[in-house]
Amino acid sequence: MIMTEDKNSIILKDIKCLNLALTLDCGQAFRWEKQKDGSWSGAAYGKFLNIRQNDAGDFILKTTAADFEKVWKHYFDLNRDYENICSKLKEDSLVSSTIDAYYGIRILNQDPWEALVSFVISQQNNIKRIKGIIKKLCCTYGKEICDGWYSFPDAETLSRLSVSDFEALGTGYRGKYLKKLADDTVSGKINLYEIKNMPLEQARTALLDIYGVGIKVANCALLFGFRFTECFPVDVWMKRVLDFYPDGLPECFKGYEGIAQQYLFHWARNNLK
DNA sequence: GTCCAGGCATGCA
DNA sequence: TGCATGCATGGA
Repeated sequence: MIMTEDKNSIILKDIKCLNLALTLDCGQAFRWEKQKDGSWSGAAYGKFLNIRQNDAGDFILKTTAADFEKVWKHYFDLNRDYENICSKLKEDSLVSSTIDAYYGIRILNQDPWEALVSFVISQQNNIKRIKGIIKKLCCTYGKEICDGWYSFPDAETLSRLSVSDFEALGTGYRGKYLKKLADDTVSGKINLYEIKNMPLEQARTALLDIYGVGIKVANCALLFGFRFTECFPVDVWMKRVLDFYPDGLPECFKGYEGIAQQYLFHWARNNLK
């Protein structure tokens, strides 16, 4: 990766394995929107970003070098060797063909709080609705960080809402989960910073202890918000995929089950049922 | 009208 | 430990 600064933007050359549409719109993050010019706009960690890829394959990020170093380099996990990981995963024939078809999916490093709240909302829900609910949540209770773009509201802010305030966003029966999650985070009963520093099994146990968080939501939060790439969330789509692995997951997934999972998830949504 | 979606809590055996 | 059931909402 080579980073150069331009006026109001930075340019990244020589980035391997990053397809913006596949990565930003594959159901791991819910706040990215494709713009009319083909670029993508979104927000994370309280910062707005617009990103696009030019004809030469370089990425143009409308941000400062400081914010790139502080937020986006880690968010896009640019120090991880995805080429190497993908070639290992391709020892499995199904994943091999899905990586060929959808090369460039990365697992983003999202903020733990945002990931956890988002995946509590996601349960028994579809991606289009999830995005709508989260957009409304941010626009109503986030801070404006750039015209029309809002931060993801913090626990303090959300703890001031009532269950019916959450329900008014369209969260349905998940409103009571969100209310308690926000309250318990503010009180310190839930400490995501501590969980982030725990080993996997301990972190998973802590998440499963949260009202409204089961194994699927816990694994999504761990994979997308807590950097545990070995987590393998199984939802209704992945249950269909598992029929192709009657003997369990292949050895070549080891350590990167979550990355294999995201390719298979995308494949399943496009090809099964 | 029915079925479904990045499921979970609850009750019961 | 495992299984059945109810749950909000909106699009297909």
